[in-house]
Amino acid sequence: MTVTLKDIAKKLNISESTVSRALSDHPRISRKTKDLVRDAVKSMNYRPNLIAKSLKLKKSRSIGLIVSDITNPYYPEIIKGAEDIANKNGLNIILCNSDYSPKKEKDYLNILISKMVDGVLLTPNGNMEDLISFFSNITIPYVLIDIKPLKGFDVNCVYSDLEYGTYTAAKLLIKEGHKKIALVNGPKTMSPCQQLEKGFTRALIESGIQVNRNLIKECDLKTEGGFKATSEILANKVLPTAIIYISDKTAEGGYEAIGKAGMTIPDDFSIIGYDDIPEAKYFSPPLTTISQPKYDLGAKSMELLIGHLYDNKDKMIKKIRLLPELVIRKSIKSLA
Amino acid sequence: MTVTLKDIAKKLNISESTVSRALSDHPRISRKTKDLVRDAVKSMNYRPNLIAKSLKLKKSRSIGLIVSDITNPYYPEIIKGAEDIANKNGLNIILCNSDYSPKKEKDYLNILISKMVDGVLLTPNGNMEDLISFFSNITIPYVLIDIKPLKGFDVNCVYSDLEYGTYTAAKLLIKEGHKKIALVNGPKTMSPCQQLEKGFTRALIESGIQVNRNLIKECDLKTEGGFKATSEILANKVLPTAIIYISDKTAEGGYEAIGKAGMTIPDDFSIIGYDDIPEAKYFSPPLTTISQPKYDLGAKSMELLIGHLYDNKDKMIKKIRLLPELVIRKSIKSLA
DNA sequence: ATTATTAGTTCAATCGATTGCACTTAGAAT
DNA sequence: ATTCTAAGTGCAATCGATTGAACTAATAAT
Repeated sequence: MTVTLKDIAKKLNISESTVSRALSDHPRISRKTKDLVRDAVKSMNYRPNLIAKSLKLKKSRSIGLIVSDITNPYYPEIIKGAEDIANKNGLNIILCNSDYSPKKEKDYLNILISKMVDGVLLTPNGNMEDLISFFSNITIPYVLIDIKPLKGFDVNCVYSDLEYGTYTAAKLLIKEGHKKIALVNGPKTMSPCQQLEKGFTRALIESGIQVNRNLIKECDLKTEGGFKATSEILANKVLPTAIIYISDKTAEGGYEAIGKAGMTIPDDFSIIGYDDIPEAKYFSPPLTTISQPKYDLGAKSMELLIGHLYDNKDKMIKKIRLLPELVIRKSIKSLA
Repeated sequence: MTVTLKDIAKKLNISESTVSRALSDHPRISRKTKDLVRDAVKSMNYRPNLIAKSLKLKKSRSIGLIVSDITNPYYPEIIKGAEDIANKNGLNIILCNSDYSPKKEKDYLNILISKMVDGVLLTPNGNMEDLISFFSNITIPYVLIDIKPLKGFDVNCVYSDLEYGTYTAAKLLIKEGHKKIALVNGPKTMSPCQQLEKGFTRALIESGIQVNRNLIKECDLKTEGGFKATSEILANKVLPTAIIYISDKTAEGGYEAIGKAGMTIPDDFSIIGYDDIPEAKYFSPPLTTISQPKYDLGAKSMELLIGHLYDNKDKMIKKIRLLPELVIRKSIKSLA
């Protein structure tokens, strides 16, 4: 049925090993034999069996990629970045969707290992300690994507510096003359949210502006959360002139609350979101927001992994920091 | 390093074959032995090597999925649908991005075959004859996604009935009292565009409305194309009261052209798009559009493939038709 | 007591490719 | 003529799991 090395060897009356060596351009095989083999490969429509090769070499040239939710517009760009780099290096990606479930994440990890992937890229969910201890029981190179590395854990990771995002956002607003700036953050128990607040307050303090705790609200991460938090802010005696949101989704809620209160953006409030979801530019007015370096998160993490796998570079644990970028649209106004 | 069947056999002083059979719950292995094996598997942290298994069984339980562009919001839902079904059946997906290139498509196909995938799902690009002849040289089950099947080719496919989309869209407009309806279509050389027009004219004719060729425009598939075609329509002596677009992107161009001409939606024109991209609901006014059954395209095609692969169902070529669905928002007005 | 039966297990070949080592042959060196 | 060298190729083991056929031992049937 399928053509194997053996068939070619038989046809040319040489041994399998010679065919194999001819195909990998071994120096001890004569030009003539190599040509014969090449021709036979073509005419017989031979395709190497990479499964057999993987078994023998203990390298599959496949990389596992586990993402939390492919339908979240956040991830496809990451996948694309990883895929492009993999492709350039002759690697394939086995894609898995963890649905944010740490259990599914581990299940997939087990399968991937059984399928002999050479390494794994992963956007982690749930408890980091669990994950790291899971990895400590197996020996497979891995890189974590998009998490602020926990202190004390030596893991390869590529992350977006969330703090930097809110820092530059606040800085921009200050430059434009804003002094009363509010932050709509997520639950403070979440480590990323702590980062966000840190960047925010650092910018204020650096500019000599006092941090007003009344202007920092927690909310849950959906649109309604943003609506509620914003309504609370609007009920304050002193109103801010600008609001930074933890995500574009919550900013959307902010738009609604402000509209409902009969005020307008950016005249009454300047707004900055986070994420740059595709819809953001269709908000009315189009939302100024902090864009995550999604493509690079995927691309750089794959590069890091490949470096550890196949290259002879130093294999030190690396934590790669990427920077979010401000995308300026129409939702902020200069007071200067 | 890694634990194999052999290691377990050695430890328990039984043969590899017994271990293997115990693991697959073979009836001729005693309860006692099975228990011993299970315990050893746990304590030794054994993971089956699926690569070796694949080689022996000539079944990898991996499915290749080649999509045109993962960053196009059209595809992630398809992938998700396919992934969910695969997951339910203990299958993994090897994801490839063809970048709309028929060459890359074929390259990936070759690699996937070499990696012994059990079957392939594919959103085809370029010439169908080429693709089908490529497949005729290899023997791997495959299902095509999202293409109106060419007559004369016997291929498994799951497609969205484009014609039905424009048909229902036109029907709706007619029901709402519209009689002069324009269609902004893509290049008529493309088979999908022919389908679209067919559904459109069928709806009109069925309702006794004469088809006015001046109200059918071709454009290229980007926003600017929609802008240009709409401008042409607006230059007509008799203006339509409604316009159907081949895609939301081109409808976006229509919004711009109409706005520039000082007219409004839906008061001057009722608009229907096609695709339901995430942005559509943020258009102003939110766009009524024809939504593709994306998740089902992925899910059904995976089901079809699996049926052909592992089940003992009949293996007749099947063409599965899915129906797009109207998502009604604010861009149409009733004249009745 | 002898043979048949069956449960439980082992043997050995196999999937397709790779690779260290051994071998052959031809020409070069002595 | 004999030995040495090197080019070119083949042998056979190996990666880890599966499976038909054969084998052993214990029990049942005659």
